[in-house]
Amino acid sequence: MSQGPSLKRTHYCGDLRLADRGTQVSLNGWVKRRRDHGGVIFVDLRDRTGITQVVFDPQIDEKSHAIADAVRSEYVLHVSGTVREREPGELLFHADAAYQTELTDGNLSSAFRTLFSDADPKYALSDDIEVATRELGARWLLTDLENNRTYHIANEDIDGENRLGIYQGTVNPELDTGEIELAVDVLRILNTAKTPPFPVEDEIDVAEDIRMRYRFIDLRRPEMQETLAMRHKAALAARNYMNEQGFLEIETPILMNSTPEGARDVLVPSRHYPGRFYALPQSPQQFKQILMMSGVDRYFQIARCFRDEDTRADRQLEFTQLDIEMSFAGVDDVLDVTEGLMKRIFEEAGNIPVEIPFLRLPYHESIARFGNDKPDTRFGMELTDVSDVMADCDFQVFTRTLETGGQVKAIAAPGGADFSRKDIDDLTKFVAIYRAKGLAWVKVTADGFSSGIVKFFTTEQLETAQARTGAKPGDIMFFVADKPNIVADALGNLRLHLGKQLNLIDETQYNFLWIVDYPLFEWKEEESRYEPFHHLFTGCTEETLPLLDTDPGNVQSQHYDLVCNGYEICSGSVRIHQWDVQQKVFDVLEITPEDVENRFGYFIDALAYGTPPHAGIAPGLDRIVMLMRNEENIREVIAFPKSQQGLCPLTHAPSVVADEQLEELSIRVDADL
RNA sequence: GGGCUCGUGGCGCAGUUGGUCUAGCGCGCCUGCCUGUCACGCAGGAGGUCGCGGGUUCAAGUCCCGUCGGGCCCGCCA
Repeated sequence: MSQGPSLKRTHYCGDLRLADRGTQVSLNGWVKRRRDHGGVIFVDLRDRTGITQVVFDPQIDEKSHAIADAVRSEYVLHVSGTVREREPGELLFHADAAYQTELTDGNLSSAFRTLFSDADPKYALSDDIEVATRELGARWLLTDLENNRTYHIANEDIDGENRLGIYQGTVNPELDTGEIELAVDVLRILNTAKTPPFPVEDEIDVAEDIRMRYRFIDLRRPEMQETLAMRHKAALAARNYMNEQGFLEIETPILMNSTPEGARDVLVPSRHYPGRFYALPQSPQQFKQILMMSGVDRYFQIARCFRDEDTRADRQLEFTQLDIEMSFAGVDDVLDVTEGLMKRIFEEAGNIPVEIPFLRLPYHESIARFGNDKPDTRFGMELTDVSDVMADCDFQVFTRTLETGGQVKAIAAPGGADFSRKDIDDLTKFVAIYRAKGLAWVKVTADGFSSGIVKFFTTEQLETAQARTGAKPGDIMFFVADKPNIVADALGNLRLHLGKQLNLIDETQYNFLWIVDYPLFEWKEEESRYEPFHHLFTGCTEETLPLLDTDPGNVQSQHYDLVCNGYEICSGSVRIHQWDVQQKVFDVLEITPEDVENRFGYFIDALAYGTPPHAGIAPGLDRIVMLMRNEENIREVIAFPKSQQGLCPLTHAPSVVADEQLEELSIRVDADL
């Protein structure tokens, strides 16, 4: 077998700097763009680190120049040559040598500046000027950052007179490698490429399905490479941190038992046991608890999780959790470790400073103030209850709702007094999504209150509402009257909607906070029974433990969520470690002993063999990276995400399988294919 | 399960009340010219039957029904 020529590179495309000038280097990369000037050809060569301009000049190497003629976008090249400083371009004008001192202190006089604009108005200098000394007292590089131009300035001897020659610069201030270029003497086209369906660069305006179909091209784009790298760094930081904290990384099965609770399982048929199925883990919940029972003490895993539910912008069918569990630990222990982990990840991978400890907000307070348990606290506009004042107003929409156990709450939108009829109609439609029957509003103006419904209220009632919402003249107050959960949903989402619309959110901020003191159970009206608020194994506080027998609705769990900028990024709890407590939870949930035995028999059994108190948490890696990258879509931070309908746009999974495969699995498909 | 929305050359879009639409624009692509560009420039050129199916009509990219695909959301997501 013959061995091909060397593919070895000496540098990556983002590596070379002025200090490397004169050296002989080799690069591999993709052609970002080719500019053919007839005599000389420029190619921007790209790899995951950056771009280097490579030059094909017949005077350097005729053969390379000839080959470069055929090069097109996304061709794969190997080039060798000499790194050289980008030389001065055309002479623009000469200036008095006296201006030299201005270059030295980088403070240009208006007289000197005028020379530039006189040469051509397009050379008029901005105030954003940088001067770099290339040779002491002899050569300078002047960069106009605002206009993206550079000038080479050289101290020259013209007819025995000392003058400054001002040349058009060829340095590209937008490139890290912009001060150099590679003069190529060896070019090998390693592969050709069809014209890509979209350009490989940032800020492209292309439909997402096109990007997904050609994900291998999309991922070449610098911002995608940056995301991939950041995700890697986040996982690495997490691994290092967890290791330092004494956690062992342990893998748990991907093929496990189906659990009917919670999300739908992704099922895998068993060949050996016809009619039986494995389930992919929704999370390694039971296994991580069993690891605690197994004396592992501290476990973590970067675990893939599967939930067969409909997707959202921040939800995928499969996603990744940093799964954590620790023995002999209570709430504070887990929160401490997690805070350290978040700080480490955000600072190391995202270069985002994080202040710890994080605030802790009780669940009920979060619902009351923000309408949900994942508040975006980067802006105000908090919900406020005005039920008490509105109880005796003349607005029947409010009073009737209050009489039937409902609630009236309000928020104030800054500047909302300018909202048009249509603006408000749109917002009314918006809250209708959350089943709110209407949206009452009152504008606060310099002359008082303004609205069609002002007549139903006393001035005092509206003034109280104004005081509580903090509305100022020029603002608008919105009211929703309904059942508490609808009020919370509608106003909580309206708050977010307006926060975005009115630009109230500081995108540079990262507001972490814990949501704590969740209830253990939720009463399901329709089925008139309790359901776990989170899952079956969540423990409760010692104080409310007795209520398991008497008043399950008021049992307080030891669950906690970590929220950042309106996203739930971690979720966890202290677990039940006592057999009898676990049994009581099953009782409250009316799970029969038979069911318990069938579904959790092994688990209950294990609990009885000396289970240490333990607690855990599971930070969502995808959402963390999403936050660090300031993305609003989870697909942007997953290399190969699925579409909303669960299709892989690249491989077209899921696919039809051969009849023989189905036969082996004893599966008959009841669907038109 | 449901609501909203998008689908026109490779990409991004325009296409009024159905009638010079014999489907237009920008980018990209191809050919030629050009030795300092970096969104190079100049000249010329190719390329789409309007997601798919059916219907209304003298006439459909345009109206109606269905369907497929993408997206956002409600439900769902312990």
